[in-house]
Amino acid sequence: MKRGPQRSVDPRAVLDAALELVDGGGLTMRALAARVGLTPGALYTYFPDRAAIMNALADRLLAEADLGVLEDRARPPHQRIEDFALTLREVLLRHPAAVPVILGAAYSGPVALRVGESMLGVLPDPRACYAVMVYVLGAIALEAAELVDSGGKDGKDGKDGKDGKDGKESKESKDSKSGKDGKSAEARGALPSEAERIAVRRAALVVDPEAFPRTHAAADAIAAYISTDQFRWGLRRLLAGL
Amino acid sequence: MKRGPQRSVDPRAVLDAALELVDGGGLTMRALAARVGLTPGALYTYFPDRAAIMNALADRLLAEADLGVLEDRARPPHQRIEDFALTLREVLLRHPAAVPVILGAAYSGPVALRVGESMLGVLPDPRACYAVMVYVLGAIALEAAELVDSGGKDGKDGKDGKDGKDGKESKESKDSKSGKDGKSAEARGALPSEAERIAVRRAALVVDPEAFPRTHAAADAIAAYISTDQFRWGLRRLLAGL
DNA sequence: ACCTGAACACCGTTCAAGT
DNA sequence: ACCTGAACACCGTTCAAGT
Repeated sequence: MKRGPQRSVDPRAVLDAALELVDGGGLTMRALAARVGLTPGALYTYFPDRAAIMNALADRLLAEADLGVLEDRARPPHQRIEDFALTLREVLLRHPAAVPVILGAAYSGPVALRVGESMLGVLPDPRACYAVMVYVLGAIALEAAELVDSGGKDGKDGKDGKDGKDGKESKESKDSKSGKDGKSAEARGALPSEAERIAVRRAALVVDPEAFPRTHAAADAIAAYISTDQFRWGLRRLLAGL
Repeated sequence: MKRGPQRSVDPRAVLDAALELVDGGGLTMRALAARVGLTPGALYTYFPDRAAIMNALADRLLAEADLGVLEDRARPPHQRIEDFALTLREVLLRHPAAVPVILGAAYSGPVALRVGESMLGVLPDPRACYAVMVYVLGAIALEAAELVDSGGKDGKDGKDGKDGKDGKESKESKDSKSGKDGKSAEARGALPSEAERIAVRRAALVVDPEAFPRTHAAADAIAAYISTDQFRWGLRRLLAGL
């Protein structure tokens, strides 16, 4: 009972490849076509345009978070929210480059509707629901933004420095682009552990103690902004206030 | 005591033009160069790359929010937070297309440092500070995302239709690009009022009452997610929990 | 130092033509 | 219906050459 697929590739395989490319730092119609063995133009038989692919991707990622925990009547309400938020964060932080799209599609997608409906089941006040969504998505977005331009290979943004004083800026680290097969983006693997990322943030956090005394004093806590503990702490505070 | 500017345009004017282009839906090195009367290549004398322009823009916008209210010892602490958050939201929602960049530059910029230092002055616990930042930036990001792809003129996404059946597609509505003055993008003006935007959201919120009973019942409140009242309500709840 | 002109290496999208 | 090949109208960035 196959629904008459006379296409040469499964649409879901296209989405799989697209997600890999997004994770790799650059989704391109041309690269995507090459990945699935098609011509760029043929992709427009599968999706109307690039934005449609991104939206489909956002919905798929949202669907990966376990809605079950949100509806598990065995746990106390606030725990259900917290558990779901933690799994959502985990899923999305595995694909940080896709997070901005999710922010944009937060309301619209079909899965987003289901999540909203479930949340209203545990938090009946819609204002409270939205406050939680704002906190959860805001925290994820902030963390993802940091992951994407520090851990993200060579996407398209400027690298580490911010003024070109050092001198050496071109000619290097630019060779991995010209190939047509585009298989070079698989050295990604596991991103650094939370402890490592906090340590890196701590080391980078050098401020003038005269000009920024409080920031200087709080440097350890600030470095740990991206921690799971901080995420949970803030969420619990918010839930306590609702 | 001019600092020896032998450039033909003020760097701040370049940033002004860049902001206008971002607001208009599409910042392009070529368009920016044309706006300020330069060649694309000449821009690289002012900024190392496009990302640097975006970061400078983010910092400038952050600086527009009134830091004074955050340090006004006359008001109670939570009020200072709330007032600052409201002005920041107002500033950023005037430039929704620039908001994603601000999410990315939230930690790094010099102005961001100052904001953080001031916030620690009123909310001494850094975890509380970050929770507030997460909520405020998250809410702004969610609202901006909706503004940018519903109100955003004709940036680079498909226009109204999505299939080119009408026939007439080239040759027209494309004349405003080749000119060198590029003044065509000033029909922007005032975006719709909050009440109007809520009404539009409410009208678009049609869900199956059987499948999504709670969403259906809460439709009015959901449409008002983007309201200043909702923003303030959630912020107050969070502050209450801290 | 700043700028131009021209190029390089890309993009997303469209479309006649084939099957 | 699906796909190819080729084109169109763009991109950001670099760089020799001029001043």
